[in-house]
Amino acid sequence: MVSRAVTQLYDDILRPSGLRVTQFSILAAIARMGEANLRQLEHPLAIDQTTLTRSLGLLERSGMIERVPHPDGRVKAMRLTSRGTRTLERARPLWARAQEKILREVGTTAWADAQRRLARLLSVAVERRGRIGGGGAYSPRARSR
Amino acid sequence: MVSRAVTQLYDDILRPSGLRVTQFSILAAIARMGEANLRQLEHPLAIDQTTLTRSLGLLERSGMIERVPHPDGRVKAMRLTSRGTRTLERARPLWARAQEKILREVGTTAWADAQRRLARLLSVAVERRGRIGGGGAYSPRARSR
DNA sequence: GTGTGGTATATGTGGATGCATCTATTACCA
DNA sequence: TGGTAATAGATGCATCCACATATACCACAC
Repeated sequence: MVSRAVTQLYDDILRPSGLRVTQFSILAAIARMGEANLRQLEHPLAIDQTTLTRSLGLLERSGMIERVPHPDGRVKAMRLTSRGTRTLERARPLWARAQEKILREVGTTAWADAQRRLARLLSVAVERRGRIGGGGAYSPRARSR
Repeated sequence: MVSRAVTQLYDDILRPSGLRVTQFSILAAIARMGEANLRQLEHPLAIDQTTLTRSLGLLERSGMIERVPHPDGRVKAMRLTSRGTRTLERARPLWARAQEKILREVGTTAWADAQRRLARLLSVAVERRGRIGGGGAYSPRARSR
């Protein structure tokens, strides 16, 4: 419930920029890294690779990012276009406003604290899955092939 | 990012029950209320009415809930079937396990605190939109009709 | 009875999400 | 050098999500 509400608050405030919060975070991550491929984005953003494939496709079609040639033919490295950079910079203050709104409501220290702890939780959660071959009783998958 | 991770943790743990966390929360809400229609679920769950329409349709098709006759022909009142009740009860301990995992990681008081504050944020966020006719500089919509 | 406005829900559209699985390409080793 | 394993992405599918808008139904005035 909270996750829906918070996501929506971000999307709502970002609307004038034309970006969804997901797209914003992808653009920001690529900008930070200079250029990036799917694998590099998957963990820091905690977005599934298959979702990234489509989101990057979307951003590419809308001219925000472009492909960078890469020696390894499998790798799809992307970087911002000038249009993407402009859009991102226009969106940053909006994002900051949403952030500020949440901080005001939740309290700065509580937020920082929660963020730190949740980051840890996230790493636990991600490890639980991942290629480590799932543990324990459930682990539904087994890859026939 | 956190929202994706937490949602997924819940979904992951709930998987054996066949319910997504959204479906679980809808079933639990209906169970709590005895029976409910879309409007009654929209605010407490912070799920958009259009999403609820389809989610309820899904739960209905899978035999978890059933329609209750209602004098007002517009109202789609729903209640749990016995199958829905069984499924929900089987899912509860799983949900509790996810909850406990998060609590352990985030800390009980911090969690309660965050929850209370985020609930307030949520009400603020919802009011901002809602039929109140949006305030402030943006308010992109205007409903032509 | 009929029009009118309001309320409850449904539908069209487009993106976001993740699982299972597939394809393409590279790496590695006999 | 040939074959196989490993890796990077892409695709099919089902759900979730919300905005804009349409439809169904009700109540009330006339």
